[in-house]
Amino acid sequence: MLQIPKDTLRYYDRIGIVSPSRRENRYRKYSRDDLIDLMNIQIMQYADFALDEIRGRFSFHKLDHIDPAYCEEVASFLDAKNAEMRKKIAHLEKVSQLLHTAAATLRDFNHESDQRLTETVREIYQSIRSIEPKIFEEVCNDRQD
Amino acid sequence: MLQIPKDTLRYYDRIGIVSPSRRENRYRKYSRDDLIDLMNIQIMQYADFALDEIRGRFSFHKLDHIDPAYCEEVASFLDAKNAEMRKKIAHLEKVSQLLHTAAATLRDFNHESDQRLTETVREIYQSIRSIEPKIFEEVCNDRQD
DNA sequence: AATAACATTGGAGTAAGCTCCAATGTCAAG
DNA sequence: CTTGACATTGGAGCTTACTCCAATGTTATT
Repeated sequence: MLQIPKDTLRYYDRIGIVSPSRRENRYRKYSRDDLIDLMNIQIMQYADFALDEIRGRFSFHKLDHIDPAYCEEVASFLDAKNAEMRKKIAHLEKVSQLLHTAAATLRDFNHESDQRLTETVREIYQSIRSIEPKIFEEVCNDRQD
Repeated sequence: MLQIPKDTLRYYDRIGIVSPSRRENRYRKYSRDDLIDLMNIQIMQYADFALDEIRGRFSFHKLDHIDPAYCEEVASFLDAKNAEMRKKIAHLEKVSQLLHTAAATLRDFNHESDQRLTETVREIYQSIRSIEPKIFEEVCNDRQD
């Protein structure tokens, strides 16, 4: 139904991420709530969440009668994850820019486009890892070694 | 210098991604160009490129005297990757929205916020995998099984 | 009752990207 | 010339998220 392979569903059951109930014959029976969990998992995976992070935290339907403390805990986790995602999105924007500039440079090489490329790379690199600009200069200028 | 572990550098050499020259004693000697390659690799990895995709394609410094056909090929590859990235960024934007809505819902549960959450999930899910809306309705409404 | 087409399980294998280890080589300092 | 701190290599091991397999159980159909 959700186009998730059987083996993957069994795997999820094994590692305790989605554990459907069983019929008398021990066949797995997926409830509506299980399906919703699986959809949430697909979404979270697309957003680069590890299964381990997802485990147990996205079964919202289980939060009918709620422990507010636990809710706040999960909410904080979501906030943290969101901050992380905003950061990642900003980086990917820059990388997208880089790909654009790089393609343009490849198609029409000249000093200007090359300059722009170098500048974009420098920017991205410094934002990925807060590196001392010194090192970048070194790498870009040292001809020896 | 770039904070890449030794073993990782050796691994890259092994799989032919960055192959530094050697001194007479067979010790690896990383040139400025090698460092630039490594920086490009770090950037591309952050953008979810596989090492296999990166291999050979980002050694721009080797493109001094250029085969225009090869340039165009690489440029097309970059364009394709960029299109893919734009798509991914759009998705991540939606997921970020979802996280925000989910956190809000957890903190202050009411019909309105729950409604918004369901709507956001539906949107994302349908854009991740072009699924027939029918299935979503089924999952959301069927109370049995 | 026999067969096909499903399900179950434990356990092994895969791919990517490292990460670690043991055996050995190189080299500078004491 | 020995010691220690590096380097080299091949090869094994790790993690994540599956993916496949063989042996066996269940169910529906002929």
